[in-house]
Amino acid sequence: MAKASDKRRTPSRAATNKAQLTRDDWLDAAAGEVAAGGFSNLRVLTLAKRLGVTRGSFYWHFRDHEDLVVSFLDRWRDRRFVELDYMRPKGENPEEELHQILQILLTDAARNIRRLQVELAVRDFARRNEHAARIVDEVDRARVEQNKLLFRHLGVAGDQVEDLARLMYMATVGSQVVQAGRKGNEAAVERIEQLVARLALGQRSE
Amino acid sequence: MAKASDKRRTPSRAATNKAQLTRDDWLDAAAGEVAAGGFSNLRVLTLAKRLGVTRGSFYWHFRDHEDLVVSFLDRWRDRRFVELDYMRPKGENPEEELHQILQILLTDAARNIRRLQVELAVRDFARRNEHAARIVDEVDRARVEQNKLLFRHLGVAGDQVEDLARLMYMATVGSQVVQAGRKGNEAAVERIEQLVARLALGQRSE
DNA sequence: GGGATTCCGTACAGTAATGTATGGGCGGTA
DNA sequence: TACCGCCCATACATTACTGTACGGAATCCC
Repeated sequence: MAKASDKRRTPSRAATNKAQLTRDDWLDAAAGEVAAGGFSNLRVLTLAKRLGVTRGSFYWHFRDHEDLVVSFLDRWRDRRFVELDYMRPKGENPEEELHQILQILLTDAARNIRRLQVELAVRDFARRNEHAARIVDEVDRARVEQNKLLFRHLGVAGDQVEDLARLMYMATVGSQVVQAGRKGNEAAVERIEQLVARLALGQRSE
Repeated sequence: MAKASDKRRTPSRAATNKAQLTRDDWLDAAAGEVAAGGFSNLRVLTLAKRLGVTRGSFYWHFRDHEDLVVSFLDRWRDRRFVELDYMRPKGENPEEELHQILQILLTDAARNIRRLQVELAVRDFARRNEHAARIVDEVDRARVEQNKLLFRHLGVAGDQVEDLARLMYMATVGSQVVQAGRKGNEAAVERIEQLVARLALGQRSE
C-alpha cells in the first residue's frame, strides 16, 4: 500500500507508473483514434484521457492540433517506405515473392485490422487535405513501382508490366476498401489472390 | 422593383424566391457537404446557410441529425439500385456492355466527381456506422452479381465467373479510391480498362 | 374570413472542443 | 542546495454545434 503522503505526487497519473510521455506515445494513441473514427475523430482530450494525462501535456509536445496531424502523416509515410524497402523483391524467387506480396496486401490485412483502418483513414483524409494527398500519392507510386519490379522479375512482357502492376495494385486497394469491416470472406480473398497470381504468371513474354 | 412594404415577408429569404424547401432539397445540399468533407462535415448550420434558411427549417423536416444521415444513406442506396437496374446487361451485345460498365465505373468517375466523392464518403462512413455498413454491403453484392451476370453472357467458364467478377469490381473500386482527387491519369485508367477487357474476353470457356 | 396547418425565424440552454496563460513538481546540475 | 529546464495540471476564454421551446407569417380548407 502506498503511503498516505503520496498525494503530493501528481494524482491523476498515480495508477500508471510510466515515467514521461514522448511524442511517439501521443502518435501511437492517435493511431488508435484514427483507426476507429478517422481524422475527424482525432481529438486532443480523448488522447489525453487514454494516456492518463491532461491536455497540458499535449500542448507541450505539439504546437497545436495540426502539428499532430502532420506528424502523424509524416510518420505514416516513413513507415510505409521502410516497409516497402524491407520487402523489396530481390528476384531470386519471384513466384514466392508475388505470393508473399499478395498475402500481405490481402490476407494479412484481415488480421492487421488496425493498420488497414489507419491506411483507409489516411486515404479518406487525403481527399480534403493537401499534405495527406501528397503523401498518399507518394506511397501509391512507390508501391506500383515495386509491383512493376516484381513483374519484370517474373518475366512479364515489357509493355504489360505497367498495366499489370497498376491493375494488381488497384485490385488490392479495392479489396481492402470493400473488405474493411466485413467478416467471413477470407476464402474469397484467397481465390482472388490465386486469380491474380495465375493472371500474372500467364502474361509472361516467353 | 418590389414595393417597400415587402419587408413584411420573411427577410432572410428575400433573395431566393424559391417557394418552400422539401426534404429532398436538404438531402441534395447534404450531398455537397458529404462530398466535400465526409459525414463528419455534415452540419446543420452549414446546410441552412447554403439553403438560405435557418436551422428552424431543418428541425421541422428532420427529427434530428441522425434522421438526416439515415435518410441520406437510404436515398443513396435506392439510387444505386435503380442505377443498377437501368444498366442491367441484357446479353445481346456483351462486349459492348462490358465496355460500357467499365467506362461508367472508371472513366466516367473522373467526370462525375461529385458522385464518386459521395460514394467514397459513404464507404468511409460505413467503417464506423452500422447502417451505412449494411447499405454499402448490399450495393457491393448487387454490383458483383451484375458483373457475374455480364461475364456469364460473355461465355466465361462457370468456375471463373465469381472470381473474375470480384476481381473486376475490386479493381474498379480501388481505381476510384486511388484516383480520387488526382488528375491527369485518364490515360492510365483507359489502359486498365482495356487490360480488364482483354482479361475477361480471354477467359472464355469455349 | 376564420381557424388549422405548414413552414420557418428567434432565442435559449447545454455540450464539446481548441488554445493559452500560468503555476508547480521533479530531476539534473553546478 | 539552490537553480533551471522539462513535463504536466489547472483555470479561463472562445468558438462551434446540437436540440428545443416558442412565436409568427403564409396558405389551405371549408
